[in-house]
Amino acid sequence: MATENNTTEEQVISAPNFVRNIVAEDVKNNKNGGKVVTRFPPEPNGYLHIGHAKSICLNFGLPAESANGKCHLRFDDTNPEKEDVEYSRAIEEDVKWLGFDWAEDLYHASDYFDQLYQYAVALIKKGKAYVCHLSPDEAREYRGTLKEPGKNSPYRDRSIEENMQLFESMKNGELAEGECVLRAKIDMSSPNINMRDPIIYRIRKVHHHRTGDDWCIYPMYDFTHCLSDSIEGITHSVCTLEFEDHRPLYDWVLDELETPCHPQQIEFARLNLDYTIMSKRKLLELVENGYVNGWDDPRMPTISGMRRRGFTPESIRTFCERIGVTKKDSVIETGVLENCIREDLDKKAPRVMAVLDPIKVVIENYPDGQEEMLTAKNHPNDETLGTREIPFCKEIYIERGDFAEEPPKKFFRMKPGGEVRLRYAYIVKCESVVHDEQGNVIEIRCSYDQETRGGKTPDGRKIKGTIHWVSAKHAVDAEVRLYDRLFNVPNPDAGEGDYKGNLNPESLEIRVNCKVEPSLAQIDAEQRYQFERIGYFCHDAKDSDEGVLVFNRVATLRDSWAKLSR
RNA sequence: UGGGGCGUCGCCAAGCGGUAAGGCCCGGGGUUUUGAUCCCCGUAUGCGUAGGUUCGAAUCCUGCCGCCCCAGCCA
Repeated sequence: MATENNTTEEQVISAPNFVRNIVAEDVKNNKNGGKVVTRFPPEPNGYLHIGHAKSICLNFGLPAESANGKCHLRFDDTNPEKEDVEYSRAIEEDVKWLGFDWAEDLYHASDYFDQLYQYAVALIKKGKAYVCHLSPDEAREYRGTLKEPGKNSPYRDRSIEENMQLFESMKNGELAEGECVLRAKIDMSSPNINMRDPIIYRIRKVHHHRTGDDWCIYPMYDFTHCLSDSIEGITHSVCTLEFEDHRPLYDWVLDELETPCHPQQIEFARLNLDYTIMSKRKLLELVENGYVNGWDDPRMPTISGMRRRGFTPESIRTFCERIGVTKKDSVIETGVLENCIREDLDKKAPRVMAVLDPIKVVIENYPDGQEEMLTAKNHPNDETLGTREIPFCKEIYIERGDFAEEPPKKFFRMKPGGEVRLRYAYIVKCESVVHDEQGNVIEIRCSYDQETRGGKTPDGRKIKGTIHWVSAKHAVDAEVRLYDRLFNVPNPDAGEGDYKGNLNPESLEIRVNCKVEPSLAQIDAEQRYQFERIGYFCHDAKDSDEGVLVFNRVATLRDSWAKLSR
């Protein structure tokens, strides 16, 4: 029997990738009792971007595909100087919006500060950690270089008792910030710099957004992350490539200490998108210096920016699935992302008519004062979206670009003496053109064919062009924001010079005199539409107000005419 | 001779010894009241490169070349 799943269930195509393969193999071998526990570990020091979305989809997707799995959301909040609850709030919102659920499993590395301290003490007692009084400059010298081994710190052989005492003093705030640190005792001549007695605790007499003033020493990432993973029973700790060099340290800490479990760290290549940047630091700079209007500026590659721009969670998930997961550095073309949102919105977005650059058309033989309602489909291929009535009268607006006094070859929009179909309305013929003193077209005069109501041609005549329009009398004013790429070079970080020099000055174009059909006068916040023949647009709830309608362009429609006429 | 990674179509990416999937882009055609969508068709004798092993190699071995990451008391 045919199952209804065939028609109702969305096909989630999960292509194999090396991380999935590892996890699947582990489940098959009943490693970790067949459990799959991952975590998404953001530092609350900025907003999430599309690169994080890749990690989120991977980390939440892996356990979702297994019978016995879950993904934790864990804030990696070990550096209070840069972190803030505002970021935590935004991160939670973004993860949820993307469609993922950590259920009960929301944690903070700071939840483990006590345990982490105890682990550090255990390391000292084992003779595997020591308090080092080298200054930052000295420490750098002792560390050696990429090619030369480092030298042992003169404090390396302090007694366990002395280290215990000193570490205690550090914790009690008796020592000054920067005066000393706690280091793991590993190997100063290791070819892997991360193993040259890495710092695991530093003194920072600053307020932590969660633990307040409880601590004046804070653990470093390498010490914190592996232990947090272990404490939470993580089975697969998936991170990006730059941590590959840290894996020996991740494993060292867990091997030296008695911990609940030893998760497997797996590294994958982070996402790069052309014509944008993915560095949190730089994104923060754009926000702080006003190059963009906040983290949720629709031009930003942030989740909140993309949400405001009008991207759907589904389209972002599709994108993350489509680009794959490998260890190869790559740069994805923005076109792939655009295609994902077009695909999704083509299916879902109701169609509507809007004129972004209006020019008036007067239909001379249409009776003065007459009005009529015409029926328009809300979706050309999906009847379930229904129809709506749109008003028509003697004066309408059409797109300035849909008229050409001197039409190029194959131009089948409105031109002098030519016929064109007004979508869902009538076939009209351009009779004359009105100019101003400068010769600009300020009005177009047409005649209409009464027999073609609804755009039909009872005589079977073929009309190549169909253009959109809005009744001048009934039109609603709107502001429409057209976005282009934030940077005008594929890799803004490449080459000499500051990346900000590559900012695209035309990334935002505001159209204030747009005319949209009256059905848009009352709509839901953040509703997405297709403006027929133009593109996909999203209502901007933040800047719209009583009497002010603002739309953001999500993406244009494909335009083979533009391509042809180039 | 510092260490760690990576190199399959313009951009991604499957493949893991049996004779190069797929997506995006691109080109051609069809349907269409969106020059949209949709639907066909086309696009690597080739897998960084040079050798070797094998009946057979993108897949195994060796050398070479190229690219990325690491010297924060950041994550």
